[in-house]
Amino acid sequence: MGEPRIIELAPRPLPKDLTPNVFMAECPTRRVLDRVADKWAVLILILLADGTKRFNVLKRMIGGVSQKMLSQTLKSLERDGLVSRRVIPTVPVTVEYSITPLGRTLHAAVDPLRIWAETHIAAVEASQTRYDRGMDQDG
Amino acid sequence: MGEPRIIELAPRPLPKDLTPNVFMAECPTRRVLDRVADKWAVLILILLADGTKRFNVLKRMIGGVSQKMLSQTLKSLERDGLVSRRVIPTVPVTVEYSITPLGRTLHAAVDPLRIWAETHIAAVEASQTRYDRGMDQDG
DNA sequence: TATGCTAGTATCCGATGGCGACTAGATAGC
DNA sequence: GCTATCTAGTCGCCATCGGATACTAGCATA
Repeated sequence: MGEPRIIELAPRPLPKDLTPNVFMAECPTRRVLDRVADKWAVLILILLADGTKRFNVLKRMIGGVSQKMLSQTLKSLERDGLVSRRVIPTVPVTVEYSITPLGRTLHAAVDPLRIWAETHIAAVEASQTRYDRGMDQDG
Repeated sequence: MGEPRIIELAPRPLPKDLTPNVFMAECPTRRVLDRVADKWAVLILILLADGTKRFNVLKRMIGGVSQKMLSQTLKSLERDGLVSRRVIPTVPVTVEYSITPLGRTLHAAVDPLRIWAETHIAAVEASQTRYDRGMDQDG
């Protein structure tokens, strides 16, 4: 095996106003898509868009989420500026999570997904049944 | 440990027109959301919405996708009725993937996500920098 | 004969996610 | 006083998931 030759395909530097492109593995928008394309993040965002909520309230509202994933997801949503966290010094201490204005713009983009899932579920399930039948018998 | 008593909480059968609810762990829409909230599925859907493409073309267009994930994701998208697969008996055999009408409705719901990622990337990165600085020093 | 093309599958291994136990500080009950 | 409980998490263990690499099959080319 000879050493693979790295061939420079871009003779000129990239244009200054280079548009973000999710299809490039290294593009920052890919990381954003990664974050957005996350079940728990989507559900949290939808719930918080409806109003500020405490940790355990979210936990109870989101069926099947683990504490680890909830706290992890909230932390990265906060880091991304989509959710804000407010500690209230009661006893025991309570923590309130709210959606930020930026988060609200994302919610607007994400909510159609929930709508889609809820409206097209029947079509998807029908297709799955058809597909699985075709696997056993001859298609 | 006494046997846990299962208490029937629904004395009457659930209403017929029970609305799907993504927040219930067992709701079929949750599985759909799970599928949709997938980086690769989103990218494939966006590419196929622009026109039919072969396996290796998709592979080349989607930076960083492995063959395993590409074939796996295409298979489940096909099962869900979102993309269709056509084998063309050339030599070597080629396989064409196209978006279905159902897939096109999902694409309409998913594309805003890409738009959002591409327009708000700067705000997200700024927030991340702010957050990470706040972790080192005192917030 | 060896290599490349096509569209995958098989296998190994590190990363990710889920589960349950555990933390802290104050309060309620025995 | 001692234990249980509430809050919002963290920690460790383990199963599954995702990625990298190697391999398949049939034909064309060097």
